[in-house]
Amino acid sequence: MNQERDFNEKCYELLNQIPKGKVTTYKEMANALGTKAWRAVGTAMAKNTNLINTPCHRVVRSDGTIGEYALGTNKKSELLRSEGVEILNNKIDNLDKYFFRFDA
DNA sequence: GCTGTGACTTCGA
DNA sequence: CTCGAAGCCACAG
Repeated sequence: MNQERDFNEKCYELLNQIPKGKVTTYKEMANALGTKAWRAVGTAMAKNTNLINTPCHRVVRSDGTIGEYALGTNKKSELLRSEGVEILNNKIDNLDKYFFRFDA
């Protein structure tokens, strides 16, 4: 049963690569993981085993919307805003500007 | 813009 | 242990 943890760990690693003031999308993460399960990524984060070690609030939807958050969408937007990301109506103002790509 | 379907994992019974 | 349902989504109709 290490595979399930492996999946989550990969997600955590990706999140760790994201600097402050930057955000990424679930699709990009899944792509980096080599899968199409954006849902699984979110689900794994939602069930959350490492919320403290995993800033899932830096992950947003492809549309630039914040999406949902275990602690609340408003909390997520608040956190992102606190990092320097401008949030408009629970949406990233300039996603392309704050979007972080997994170069490696 | 909303609804339905697709893909993958985790949780519950 | 196996089956079924849900989930922080994305894409197409």
